[in-house]
Amino acid sequence: MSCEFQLAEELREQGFRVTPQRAIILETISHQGGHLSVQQVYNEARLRLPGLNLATVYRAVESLHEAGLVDVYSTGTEPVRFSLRDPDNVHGHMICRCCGADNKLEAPSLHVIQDHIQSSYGFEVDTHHLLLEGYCPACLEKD
Amino acid sequence: MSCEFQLAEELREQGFRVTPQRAIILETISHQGGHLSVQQVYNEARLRLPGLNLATVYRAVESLHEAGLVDVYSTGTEPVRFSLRDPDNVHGHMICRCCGADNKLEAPSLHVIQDHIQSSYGFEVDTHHLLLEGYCPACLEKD
DNA sequence: ATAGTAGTTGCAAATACTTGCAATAGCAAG
DNA sequence: CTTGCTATTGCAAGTATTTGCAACTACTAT
Repeated sequence: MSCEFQLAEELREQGFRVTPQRAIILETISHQGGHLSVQQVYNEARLRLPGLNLATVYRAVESLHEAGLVDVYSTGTEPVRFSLRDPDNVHGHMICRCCGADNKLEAPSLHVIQDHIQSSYGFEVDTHHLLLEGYCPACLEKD
Repeated sequence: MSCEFQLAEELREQGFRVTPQRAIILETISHQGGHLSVQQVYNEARLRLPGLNLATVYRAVESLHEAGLVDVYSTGTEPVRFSLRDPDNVHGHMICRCCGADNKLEAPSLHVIQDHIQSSYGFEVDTHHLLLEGYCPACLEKD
């Protein structure tokens, strides 16, 4: 049973249909690794499925995101990027508004935030998509 | 000395030029209040400055944001919205991924997060633009 | 007051993304 | 295996936002 098969099964269990488009998009994201843009996935996946439409990639990514298979993140200034969700490497991002640096936010910190918000408001923060903006140590020093 | 004059002065002190476009856009945001879209500001401001271009509104909002006069927030699914920064009402947003509800995140919680991140990473979270995504109590109950 | 130098603007074109709709095709039930 | 319901797709058009560039103008320093 391949890794892709498991992913497809997971998708089906979440109530989504497993179409060739979604399967190939999922495999592409899985094989490429890292944070991909819609265009990158589109270019790559279209080699194997020539009729593939860009709108389909956008919708597929949204579905995969809803199914919890893919993490999406957007800094607001750049095109949206996303990656296969890796349960062993949950992390957030701290983006410096000054230099644009993207620092990794480790899981323990995510849980501090999640726990605090949970106990204060009963709201469950999704730790798979946390993005904080502000100023990195280097830029703070430069002032 | 009017309120708008002070805002313009603040803009200049931040190293930005005070152009008629920026002044009118700032006044418009200030008078309208609430969370405005680029289109709303464009429509309103153009009444007073007919040649105004939409791209200029986008760039002006970005400048006003950099100058710390305007807060911007974007849920990723809707067009960007923004408002005049109000130092007496600093707050964040908790967006429910299920029902879309936008719950207010109070200042004390913002500081808990800011302090934690500051002491762990030396990164200074900008509390004026915090947006958390997750699931609200009502949707958690529905499961 | 005047001139010089960037920062800004308007325009038009490019990019990024979304949506409506008819045709297609997964999947569940028989 | 066949049928039917409905989610999903491709297409085309629409909306949202960004960018390059030449003309313009707010501010700085004379």
